[in-house]
Amino acid sequence: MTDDHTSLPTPPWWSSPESRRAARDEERRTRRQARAVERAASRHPGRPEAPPHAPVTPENIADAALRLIDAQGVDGLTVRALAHELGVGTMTLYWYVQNKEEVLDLVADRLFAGLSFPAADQDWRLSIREGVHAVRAALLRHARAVPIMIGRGSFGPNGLRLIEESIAVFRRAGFGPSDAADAYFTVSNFVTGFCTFETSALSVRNQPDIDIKGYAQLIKQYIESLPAERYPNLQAAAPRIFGASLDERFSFGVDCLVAGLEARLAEGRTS
Amino acid sequence: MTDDHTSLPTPPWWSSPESRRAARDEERRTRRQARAVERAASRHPGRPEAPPHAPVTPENIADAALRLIDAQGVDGLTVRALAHELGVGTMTLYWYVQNKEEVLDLVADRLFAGLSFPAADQDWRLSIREGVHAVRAALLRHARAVPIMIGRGSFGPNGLRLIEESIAVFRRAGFGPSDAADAYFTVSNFVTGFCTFETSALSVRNQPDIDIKGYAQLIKQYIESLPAERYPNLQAAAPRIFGASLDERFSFGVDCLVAGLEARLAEGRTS
DNA sequence: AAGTTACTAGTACAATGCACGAGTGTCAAG
DNA sequence: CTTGACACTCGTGCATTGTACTAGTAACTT
Repeated sequence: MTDDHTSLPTPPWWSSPESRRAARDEERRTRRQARAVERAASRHPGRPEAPPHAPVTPENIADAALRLIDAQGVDGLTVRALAHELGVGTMTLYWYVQNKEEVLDLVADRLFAGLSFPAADQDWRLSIREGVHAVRAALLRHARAVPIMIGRGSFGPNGLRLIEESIAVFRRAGFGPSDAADAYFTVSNFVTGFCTFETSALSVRNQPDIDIKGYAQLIKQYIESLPAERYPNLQAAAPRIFGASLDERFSFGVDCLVAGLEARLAEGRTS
Repeated sequence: MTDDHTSLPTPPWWSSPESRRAARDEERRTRRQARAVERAASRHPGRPEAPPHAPVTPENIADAALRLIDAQGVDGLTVRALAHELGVGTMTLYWYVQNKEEVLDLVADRLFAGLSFPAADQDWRLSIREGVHAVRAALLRHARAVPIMIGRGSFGPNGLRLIEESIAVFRRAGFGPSDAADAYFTVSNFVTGFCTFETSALSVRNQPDIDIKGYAQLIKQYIESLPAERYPNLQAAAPRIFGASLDERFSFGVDCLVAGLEARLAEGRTS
């Protein structure tokens, strides 16, 4: 696994200006991350120092956090609970992480672990379609964690790799550097927007006993209870909006975007 | 103003199953909202009962909340601060609102107050373009409140009106009921996704001293500090992604979507 | 006169993020 | 062998949060 956190520089937004401990602790953290990984690797027995818990690596922190979120929702991710899940004391966590914000950043990036855009020599439209469907599947796998990733963005190793690869696909398709960037962003924004709505039942409205379809059903009933003379078009579209499969609607949007990009490519103006 | 909350039914997700007070309080609230508005209208002097504060209507609550959010970010919106801003005691607020969640719902809908999709007899592509640009402008006006609206959705009077009108535009353009619904959703998801990213500097990362461009600059520097051999395409695209105007990139996405929808319309398959 | 309604607000409580500082054991230098 | 720096752990405590509970007051109805 080459995509680890230790080989990346620290994002500038991690150091908040009001904490002067940040700089000092910063040095510690970068070193300890390397140590933690190395210690996990060289786990030779005979060392009596080995604590009973797994090493507290960024990946393990994110995975533990995701376990809590999947089970109890975003509110279930407290510092205390996370430390307990990792098998360490509450404040121990603050040795590995500057604050809770950093935990959320780790989670946001961890969502995209293992994903990659197929940059093979196939049709770029197929690559994009496959890629975004995989991204959506990954997000739905941890539906309740989606709002954490949204807005925050994932600029960790996994997120960056995904951006890199998708831009590569667009470049290979014939888009110029600028248009490739814009194309990536347009697709990305659509996907995040779609998945945000799609998972809002489980994430924002924190209702564990309801699934995505159940929430859509709830909205549909609400729409149908509205005064018909005021929202005629909305009511006519209600069965489609909140009744039909979300997969179909996602495909509609993706196809629409790809078609639009294709038209732009055909026009030849690929700055 | 016909688009008030009192003339709409109560969304089903407002009544959480574990609170049995909900049903009883529900009756109260619907009535008191009407009363509050009416009292605000018939403010004839001589009534000694008039308290020194403005009436606590849903609109005033949302506006006060938005004032706090604009000034101090999402974290600044506490129940205590909101009550103080409205000039009432802390717990008084709970007479007008079931819980903080409901305040957030009010805020989410209030963002779209005054907006409307021009359903005139002009080109539908122009209507859509104008509409989404207006929506984006409205969201940027309260950039730090955007994540509240995201995911939660706004199914209050303002949000519903916007959905209704935009679907109407698509229907008039020739889309069938199903495709019109899908078209609305695709566009909507893109816009929310875009604005989410765009405002993340001010909302998620809570940095009041930095504006949107400053945050993009920050990310750009971070990207450029990455190992070049690992992210060649990303670095080549960095000046465009995080340097250029966001207005241009928004237009790119909108144009792309409109082109894709147009292609679908031209094909004639408008179920 | 008495009760109901509409509304206000103080107190109290559990849960939260996290600052602080006092502890561990390990290892290198003196 | 001693000493002290270092890497790491964690219990206690505090300020802040949402909100349940309770006790009110003034106007209106009966």
